[in-house]
Formats: sequence, structure tokens, C-alpha cells
Amino acid sequence: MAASTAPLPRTRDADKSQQAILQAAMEEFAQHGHAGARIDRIAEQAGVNKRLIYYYFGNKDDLFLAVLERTYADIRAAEQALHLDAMDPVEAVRQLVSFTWHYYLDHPEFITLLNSENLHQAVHLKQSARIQEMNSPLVQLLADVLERGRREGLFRDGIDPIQLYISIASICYFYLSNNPTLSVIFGRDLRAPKALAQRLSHITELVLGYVLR
Amino acid sequence: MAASTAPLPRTRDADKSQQAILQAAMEEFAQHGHAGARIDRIAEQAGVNKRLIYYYFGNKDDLFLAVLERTYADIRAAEQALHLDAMDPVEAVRQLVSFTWHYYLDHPEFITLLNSENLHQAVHLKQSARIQEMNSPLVQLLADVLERGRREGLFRDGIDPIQLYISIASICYFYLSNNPTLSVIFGRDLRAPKALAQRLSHITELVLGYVLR
Amino acid sequence: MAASTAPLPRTRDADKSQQAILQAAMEEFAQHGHAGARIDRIAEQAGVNKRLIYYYFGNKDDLFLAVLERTYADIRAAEQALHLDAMDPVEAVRQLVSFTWHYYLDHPEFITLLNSENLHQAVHLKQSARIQEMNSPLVQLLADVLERGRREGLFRDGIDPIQLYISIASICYFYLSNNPTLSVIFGRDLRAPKALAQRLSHITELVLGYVLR
Amino acid sequence: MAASTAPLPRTRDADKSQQAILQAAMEEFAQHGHAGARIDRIAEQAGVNKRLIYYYFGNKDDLFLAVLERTYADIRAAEQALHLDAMDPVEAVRQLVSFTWHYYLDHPEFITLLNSENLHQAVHLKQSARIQEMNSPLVQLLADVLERGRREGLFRDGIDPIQLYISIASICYFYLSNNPTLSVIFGRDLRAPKALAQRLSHITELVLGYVLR
DNA sequence: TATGAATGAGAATTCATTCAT
DNA sequence: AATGAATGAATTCTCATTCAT
Repeated sequence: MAASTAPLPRTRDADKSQQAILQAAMEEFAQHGHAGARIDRIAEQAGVNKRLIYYYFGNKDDLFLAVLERTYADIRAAEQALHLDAMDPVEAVRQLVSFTWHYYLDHPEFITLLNSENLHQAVHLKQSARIQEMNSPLVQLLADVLERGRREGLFRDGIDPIQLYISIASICYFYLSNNPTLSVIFGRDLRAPKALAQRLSHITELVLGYVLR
Repeated sequence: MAASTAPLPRTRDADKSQQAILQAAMEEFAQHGHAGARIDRIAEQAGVNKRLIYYYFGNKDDLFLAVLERTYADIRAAEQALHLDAMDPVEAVRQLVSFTWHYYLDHPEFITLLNSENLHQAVHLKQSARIQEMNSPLVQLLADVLERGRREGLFRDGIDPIQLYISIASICYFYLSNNPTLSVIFGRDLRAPKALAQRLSHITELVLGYVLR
Repeated sequence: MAASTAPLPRTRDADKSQQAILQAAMEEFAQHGHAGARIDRIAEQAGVNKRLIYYYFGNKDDLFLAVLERTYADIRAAEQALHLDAMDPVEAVRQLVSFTWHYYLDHPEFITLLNSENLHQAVHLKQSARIQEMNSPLVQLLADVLERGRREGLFRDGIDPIQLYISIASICYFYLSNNPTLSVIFGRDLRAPKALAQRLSHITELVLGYVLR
Repeated sequence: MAASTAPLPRTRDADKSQQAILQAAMEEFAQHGHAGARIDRIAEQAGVNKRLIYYYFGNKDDLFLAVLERTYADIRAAEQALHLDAMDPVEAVRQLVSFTWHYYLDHPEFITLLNSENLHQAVHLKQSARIQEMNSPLVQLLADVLERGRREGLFRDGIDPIQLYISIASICYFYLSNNPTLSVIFGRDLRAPKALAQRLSHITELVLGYVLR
């Protein structure tokens, strides 16, 4: 029945294999970094022949780039769902912080992939027109929120939205990225649920404490 | 006395060899991460026989740990020189932010080494009693500063010094750590002198904006 | 049928490659022992890329085990061809001795491989369910022969077949295994054809002298 | 007091170091064979600097030879204590078997060192005039015993003492040398005290069963 | 007599990638 | 679209041995 409806099965399998490779590669690169990742493990995890990876993705670097592209596409898609313009300024800031925090928390691969790419001076990213075209809506949304807050007399003047956006990302990202070493240094489990809740509370306070006049 | 002045231009200097290896290893691990680092390159850079690395440091992991230990020892030593207790609270916060920022800026290896260690879930760090004993004085100093500021009616109440310390580290670290990808995404050079100055200005403002009532 | 005759001079023959590796490994391990064997030489002798050895056999130890398994399989196969039950008891004992002697004489690799494995306390053998399942038929055959001889009044009573089997193996094995040192100590070539013939004659006499009442 | 009696201390230390090296080397070569032995471990075990091994023994092969020489010297010394000429022939044979068995049992290093040397076609032994001059008295003693037994009408005629000597060595040596593999193959611990006693009983019976008419 | 420092040659093993079908 | 076979170039690590004192 499926066969009679369309000439798709072949294509579907191909797509399925590619998706399986991409997913496995994302996990492998996320867990071991670019240099530590193994093509063999990706093939095994994806359940495909190793040769197929080269067939579809060329080589390890191109595969890494494909993973990066998908990673950025994913976060951009998630960002699209965030409608800060419909909220009052304070709530919008809260939501932005919360979204950023939870996105990183739920997508640890995002952090390790970016770290790996930064270790390599963003060589892959620089090659990708696709990613560079995927503009994050958040900076503009944040700029609007800040302007609205300023006009309402709630927020302070002269806040640079890019700087603030980076700062919000920072205080979410770093805590999660460096959690293992911080946990050892401070001698406590900074990934415990309670610690995570306290962290979100602090960063929200920090950001609001700064923007509110 | 004659004995102590004599052997200057010797090659058979164990300590010198070890330091050369350690320095070369720090650079190699910082530049390529743990998995990407090459023992061969370290030997070449250190100007010693590859075998000597194993003679003194055992294996790649132990060498990496030795590098981590030195890295932490270095920052702890720098932190010791910071006398926040002699300053008024606002100035102390400024100095802490400035110190943190400049330390990371001047020691890019600190960032990449920590990232590499975090990718590996701090496995090496967990083994090192030495590092765990090197307590940073900054958290306590910051706690004192916050308390003084609070008593003087300058600072807000209920600030957790550990959270704030991590946040200060975050906003300094992330900007530098993720500079390559951020620069591509935002389409401008975030390491340009002017951009760096603006960043320091922003983070100082952000932190003071939060702590001041 | 055409299909089966076609691909003769192919190099891409997995089984052929594996057999070539196994054969070369057997010779290398037999000649140099486990520790003295070199993977490089095995690859060269087998005419394959060194990497292929790891592809098929995992590592040196696993390869050694594969060689051991084949070695035991070979001797078990040879033992199967020995039909002691069809002979009169005295002839059967003669044949068993002769078979054992000639098998060791014709398969010097059996001796050195076993010596190597014994030096390592049989660590590889202990892992191999396969070898442990390959029961030698000889002990049971010998037990039957001894029982027949006893009933016919030819052989003495109370001979333990396992002990006798080990003794027969001993007097064949040791002479060949320790031939180099014995030759030096006794100052004559114990591998000369005449010496070998005398040895077989002696051991046959020794065993028969013991079993016959 | 010791210092005043002679100028020996220095020499004694030297001798002590040499003996420590030799002892450690014997254990190392016995446990790992020639190829598997490590100079580093020998130095560590002997508690001396690695360089000293080269100072006293030249190189690994020469050290191995020195170990072999001591090993042969030891067994020759033990053999000297065996006075078969004072016993009646049957008792003398029993004693020879028992001595051989217990010597191998108590000196496992003898077995593994000889196996290692035989793997190498006795290359070291061939170089050693010393060892070749250390004639074992046992063959001659056995010849005398056999002759006495024959004259007393107890022993059979025409027994070659060298062959019998080798056979006695065989049945003792092989059981112990190949104990690990035999234990696995037979599925029982052939080094258990009871198994050892049974073995000695069997080999005594076997030899006497042969020599007695 | 003794030793810590140093090394060249080699050892097992790994890895991304290509071949042949 | 897919795969098992095969490989060259590393890569970490080892080892007997020598250097310099």
C-alpha cells in the first residue's frame, strides 16, 4: 500500500539514515568534542555502515558543520516561539532569562558543541552562510522590551541590548558549562535541583536588579 | 658558594626540563584541548625528547592534570594579590570585576583548559587533592565586601556571595570563551580593543547596578 | 556455477586474509613467544596491512588466543583419526606413544605456544570456552585400552589413565621442548635422526615396561 | 669492628648489589621470560639504580646468562648432595625420582628459565663454557645404580642411563611446567597438594615398573 | 661505586578515509 | 543506497641503553 502511493520509500530510508547519522553525530561531538569524537562510534550509534557517513556528509569536518547547523537551527526555532512583545517589560525580561536558562539546561549538547567550535576559532561556523543568515530574533526583541520599559519609566537608560543579551547568555551558560569544575571547587553538587532553582532565582534578580531603575 | 654558581649552562637540569615540558603542554592543551593535543608537538615545543615527558609525567592524562594544577595555582596566586579589604565597597566590587576580566583576558589558556576539563566532567580535577585544597580567597573577600556595603547602606540585602562570584566570572568568561562564535553571529570583531572596553564597562555597570540599592 | 568459479584472484577475501594472519601469527608466536612476537612481522609475513590484524582480531592477546584455539583444534582433529579401539592393547599403547611423539615432532609450534601460555599461567586459555569444550578423546581411549589389557591379563592393575596420559605426553614433549639445552648439556645433537629414533624406542619401551605385568 | 678487620666494606656492598640484581633478575626472567622481562623492574626490585645493572652485567642478554649460570650452579650443587651410591638400587631410583620432582617443585624459576632459553635455541647457554663444564653427576650415578641393580638381578638389561635420566626429568618437569594449561584442560587444580602427591606416586611407580624386571 | 637525566628505535594501537562491489 | 574489506599516517607509550657527573 505504501509502495503504491508514491515512489518515496527509497528516499525516506535515505532521509532516515541521514537523520540517524546526524543525531548520533550530535551526541558524539557533544560528548567528546570535535577531536575526541569517533566516526566509528557515530556509525555504530546510528546503526549504519561507516562508509555511509562519508557518502552523505563528506568528511568529519563537514559532518561537524552539519551538526552545528542543525544545532543553531534548533535554537533559532525555539527562539521564534518566544513572544516577548506580548508581555509587559518586566515579565518579558523574566521570560527571556528563564527561556535562556532552560534552553541551555535542556540542551547540554548546545554548550559543548559551541565550546568545541570556539576552541577551533569558529572555523566551521565561518564557512556556513546558512548559520550566519539565521538571525536570532532575541536581540531585537530585547531591544524593544528595553525601549518599552524605558518609556514606561521602569528601566534605566542607555542599556545596550547586545551587551545585555550576551550577559544573560553568560550567566546561564557558564554555570552549566563549567558545572563539573565548579562543583569540585566548591565541594557541592551544583546540578542538584535545589541548586539549579537558586541559580535561576539569582540570575533573574541580577538582571532585573540591573535593568530596573 | 662556588658550587652554587658553577653549573649554569647545563642541559641536564631536571627542573628546567620539567618546566619546559609543563609550559609547552599548557600551550598545546590550551590550543587544541585534551583530545586534540599531541605529545609529539609538546616535546618539540619544549625542546626535549618525547620520552622525557613520560619519564617525568607518566602519561598524557597525568600531564594534563599537572597543567591544570599549575593553572589553578597561577590564578590562586594572582588572587592573593588582590586586597579588597583595603578598599571601600564600591571600589572593591569594581576591582573584583576588573581583576576577573583582565585575568581571563590575559590568560586565554585558563579558559580553554577549563572548557576541556569540563567536557570531561572534571575527571582529572576530581583526582587532585592539591587543587581542591587551593581555596580561592575571593568568595570570602566578596562576602566581606558585600557585608560592609550592606552595613553602610549602599548595597542591597541578601546577596549570595557565591552566586554573585559565579555571575561575575560568567560575564567575563563567556564573552571571551565564546568570542569566536559570537563574533561570527554578530558579524563584528568582539575582540577589538574598543569592543573589549565597552564590555568591561557594561559588566561593571551590570554588577554595580545590581548590588547598589 | 559460473558465479562460484569467477572470483579467484581476489584480494578482498576476508577469510583468506584472516587465515593468512592466523598462520603468520602462529609462526611468529611459536618462534618468539607471546612477548617476543611482533605485530609488524605478522602483518608482513601475512602480506596484509597491520591495521587489518586489529580489524579482525582486536589486539595482540586476542590474536594469541585465536592462535591457541586453532592449535588445540588442530591437535584434537588429529587425535580423532587415531582409532585405538580397533587395535589389540599392546599395539594401541605403541600407537598412542608413536602418535604423541610424532605429533609434537611435526608441530614444534604446539610446544612453544603451550610453553608461552604456561608462562602466563594460562590466562588466555582460561578465557576460552571453545578450547575447554574440545575434549581430547585420548584419555578415554587410553582408559579403554588399559581396561582391555587388564582383562586380558596383559596389563597391570590400577593404572590411572590420566596420569599415564600425562606421562606419555611428558616423555615426548620434554625431550623436544628442551632439546636445545639438553643438546648443549650433553654435548651432542639430540635432534639428529638417529637420536630421535633411539628416543622413540626408549619411550615405547618405558611405557610398555610399565604397563605390562 | 668490622671496619677494622679488613678493607672489605666497599667490596661487600658491591657484592651485595650484584647479588640483589641477580636475585631480582632471576625472579623477573622466571616470571616473564626473556622478552617479557623488564630491566626497570629488576632495578626496582633489587633496590638499585638501573645504571648499575649495566655497570655490573653489561646488557640484558649477559644478565640473562648470568642468571642461567647461577641457576645451573644451584641445581648442580643440590645434586652433589645426593649420595645414590650409598643406597640399594631400588631406593636409589626412588630417591632420584623424588629429588628431581621436589627440586623442580621447589624451584619453579628453573623451569621457566629453561623454557625461555629453549625458545631461544639455547643461544646463551652455548656461549657459556662455565655451564658446559658443570657436569651433572646424576647420569653417572644413575648409570652406576642401574648397573648395580642389573648385577643384583633386580633391574632389566640394556637401560640407557641418559634416556632414563631424561625420562625422569620429563615426567617431573612437564607436569609442573604445563600445570596451568593442563589444569584448565582437565578442569581441576593439578597443583593441589593431593594431586601433587598422586603424581609423585605415579611417576615413582612408572619408573620402577620399568626398571624392575 | 653509584646515579639521575636523557634518548633513539621501536612497540601496540588508533583513526579518518578509500577501495571494490 | 549501501557495505565489508582494506589502508597510510599517525599517536600514545615502551624499552634497552647511554650520558654526564
